[in-house]
Amino acid sequence: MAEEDIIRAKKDRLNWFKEKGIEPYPAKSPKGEDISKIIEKFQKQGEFETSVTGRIVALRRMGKASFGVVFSNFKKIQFYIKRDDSPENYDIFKHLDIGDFVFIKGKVFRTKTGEITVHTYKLKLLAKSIRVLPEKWHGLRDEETILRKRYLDILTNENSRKTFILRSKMITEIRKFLNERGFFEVETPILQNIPGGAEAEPFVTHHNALDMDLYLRIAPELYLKRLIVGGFEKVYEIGKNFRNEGISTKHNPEFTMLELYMAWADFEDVMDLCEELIKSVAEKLNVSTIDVKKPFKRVSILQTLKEKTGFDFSDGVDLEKLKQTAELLGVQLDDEKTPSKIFENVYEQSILSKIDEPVFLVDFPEEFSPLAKTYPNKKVAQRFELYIKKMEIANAYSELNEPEKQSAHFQTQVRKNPQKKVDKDFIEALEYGMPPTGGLGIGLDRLLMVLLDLDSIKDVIIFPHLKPR
RNA sequence: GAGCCCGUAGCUCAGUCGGUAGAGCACCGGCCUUUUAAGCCGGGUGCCGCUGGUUCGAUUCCAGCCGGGCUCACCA
Repeated sequence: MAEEDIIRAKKDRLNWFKEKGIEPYPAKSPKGEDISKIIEKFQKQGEFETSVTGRIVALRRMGKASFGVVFSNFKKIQFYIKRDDSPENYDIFKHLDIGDFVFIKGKVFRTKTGEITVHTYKLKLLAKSIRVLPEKWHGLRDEETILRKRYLDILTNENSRKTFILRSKMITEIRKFLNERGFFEVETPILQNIPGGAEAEPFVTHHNALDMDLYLRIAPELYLKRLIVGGFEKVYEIGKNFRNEGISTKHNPEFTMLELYMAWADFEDVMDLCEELIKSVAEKLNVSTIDVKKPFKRVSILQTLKEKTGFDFSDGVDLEKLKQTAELLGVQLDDEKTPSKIFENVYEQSILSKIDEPVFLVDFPEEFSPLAKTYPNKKVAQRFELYIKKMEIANAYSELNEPEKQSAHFQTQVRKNPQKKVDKDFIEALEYGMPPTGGLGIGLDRLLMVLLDLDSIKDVIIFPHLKPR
C-alpha cells in the first residue's frame, strides 16, 4: 500500500471519530500518571488503578483482546484491552493507529509473561496521527532524514535524545557554576551596527523602518566588555553567534558560545577558571572523556617553535621567517595564505597534531591577537586557546584595556580589510576606563562534542543548517 | 568552493554483469480473549533523487544537476 493510501486509511478512521461526534483533537486533556512512577508504584504495592496519557507506539491485535504500548516522557508501558470489558471502548480501540495520542484508564497488573500492563477500561483519543512513524525495530537511520526531521529522530533514537538532554544539562551546569561564583548573566545585541570581537564574515540583514543594514553578531565580546566598564565585574552570556562561512563537521553558521569577563583577573586566572569549569561540567554529566584528575597541559607555542627551529617570534612576526619555520617543520601550505593562517597551520601541524588530551596553547603573537594585552616589552599576547582532540574549544585573553592601543589595532585591521569598521563607541568606552580584565569564550557545541565523543557538530545541534530540499 | 562516496516502497535494507524490481516492519482483508520484533492465511505499495545521452531497451552504463556524508579550503 502506498503512503498516500495509508494516510487515506488513517483519515478514514479519523472521520469515524468525527461522525460519532467524538472530537479527535480535543483541547482539554486528562492528566495521566507518570509512567516510571506507575512502574515503581506497582513494584512496591502491586495492582492499583491508574491513568496514562501517551502516544501509541505498538499494537498487537488479537481479535477480541489486544495489547498495545503507550509512550510518554520517553517511557513505555504496555496496555491490555478486552472487548468483553466494554464493547464501546473496543470499538474506539479498533479505530486507533500507531502514532495516536490516547488517554487510558485502567488497573495495573502483571501479565503471565511478566510484563507490567494497564488493563484498560476507559479509552479516549487525544490526538490523531495520519502519518507512518519510522519502523519500530531499526528506527530512523538515514542521516539526512535524521537531521531534517529531528522530531522523528528524537522520538525513535534514544542516543540522539540523550545527546540533547545532556546538552541542556551541560548548559544548566555551566550557568550554575558561573552563578555560584558571582557571575551575572546578560543578553547583548545580536543585531549589530559594527560586527566585532572576532575575525569572521558576518551575515547582513536589513532594518526596514530605519532603512539600514545590520549585521548578525559574530561575537558578543565588545558589548560584554562595555559592561565591565559599566561596573559589572563578572559577566557572561550564553548565546548564538553567526558566521557567514563554510559548513563542516566542526562548523555551523550559527553556533552557541559562552563568553565571560571578569575584572581583576588576567588570562591565567581565566585559564584556571576554564579548566575548573570544564572538569566540573564533565563530572556533572558523568562522562569519562575528560580526565578530571589530571591537570590540563600548558604548552607555549613560541617557545616550542624556538626549540624546534631556532626562530623566535616574540618580538614580532616576520613573514619570511614564518615561511621558513613552516618549511623546517614540514608543514604543508597549499596556496597563498595570510600570516595568521600560516601561523595557525604551523602550530596545528607541528604541535597539536599528536595531542588528543586537553591542552592550553599559550603565547600567541600580538599581531594575531588584536583584542589582547601583551607581556611588558614583548610582542606576545597574554592569550590561550584550549584544544581538545585537536579542536579549538576555548579562546581567552588578558583583555586589552588601553584605548590608544586598541584603536591602533582596529585601524590596522581596517587597513588590511577596508570592509571593516572601527567601533569608535567601544574605544570611547575604554577611554572611560576598564579595569584589568580576563575574558574567555567557549564554543559550547564543540565542548559537547568533546564531552560526548561525537564527531560532527550536526550531532549536537538539534536543528543544524541544511540546504532546502 | 574542490575531491571522493552515497541516494531503490512511509521506515530498515536486498537486487538488477542493461530486458522497468524484492524482503521485513508498517498498511489492507480474514482468523485469533495474556501478546510482546505476537502468530497464521491472503493482498504488494515504487517517476529505483532529477534531467539528458548511449542503446532495440537504462533503475543499472555515461554526463550534468539536486540533496546528504566524509576529506580539504574559509573559519571557531
